Amino acid sequence: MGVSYDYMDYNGFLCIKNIGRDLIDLDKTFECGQCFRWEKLADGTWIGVVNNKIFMLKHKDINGVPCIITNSTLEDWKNILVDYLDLNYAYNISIPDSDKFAKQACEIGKGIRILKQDPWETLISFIISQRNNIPKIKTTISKLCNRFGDIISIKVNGVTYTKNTFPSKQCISKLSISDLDGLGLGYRDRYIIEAANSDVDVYKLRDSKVSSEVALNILQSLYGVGPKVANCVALFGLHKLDVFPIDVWMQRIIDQYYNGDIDIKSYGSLAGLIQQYMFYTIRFFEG
DNA sequence: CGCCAGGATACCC
DNA sequence: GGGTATCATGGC
Repeated sequence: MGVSYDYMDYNGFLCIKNIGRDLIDLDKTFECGQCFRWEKLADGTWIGVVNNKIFMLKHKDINGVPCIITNSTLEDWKNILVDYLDLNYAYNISIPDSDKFAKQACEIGKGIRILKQDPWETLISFIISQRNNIPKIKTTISKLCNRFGDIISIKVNGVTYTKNTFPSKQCISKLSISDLDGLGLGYRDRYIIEAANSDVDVYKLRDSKVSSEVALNILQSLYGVGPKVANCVALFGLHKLDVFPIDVWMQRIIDQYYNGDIDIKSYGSLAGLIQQYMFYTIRFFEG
């Protein structure tokens, strides 16, 4: 069940060997709509913040062997990134042959990993996402981090890269609504303030191992968090892979390919992954 | 310019 | 229970 990796040095960087795009496709994983803060540099390197540290990841074929090059130490790769990228195991999906759209989506979306994102960042990010488009969501979250997050930087090959951490719950709990003016949050500003002052602790919720149903109910007790946002937080922040967020794009799929009635239970414990394959398919291949 | 966006809420019947 | 007006903002 467990996946092991081989390593080597590549010009002073950690190189993970034999890790191809079928297992993890960085472009699909970071562009599929589950996260909003990873950035692709001109040379194809992805740069992002995990556990308040800056990490860089890049696909590179070396002598025909698919590899990933990273600035991470081996220790951080094993302790942080493997978990964050959900690389401890391979996804084992079974779709009925009759479900042609889902089977096609699994092929198109192959390589997407469901990230184990920070639950608090995920909650606020998807509160912001409601009734917004993806470019706007990214801009707004970036402004929020730039105003209230801590500045962190790394130096790689003589070049300094600077990012901001995502502002913590404690940080935002000290703010008032007017402190959020100018970020483009619109009516969602008070939802964020309320969440920061709520007793709901999404970290404890993640670690408590409660059922998805219970987690969804607790998340929806937050003001401004309805079924869709709760499902996204559960999937991307609590790693509840059986939930199935339905937004306007997924509803179009359901109406167009499933006559308005989809059998989510037929997708089993990886329904959320299949949902993400479908979302990626309609947003980036047919949309 | 108008339409739409990874929706939720309050209020109606 | 189900249907709908309203909610800010900006990308396109």
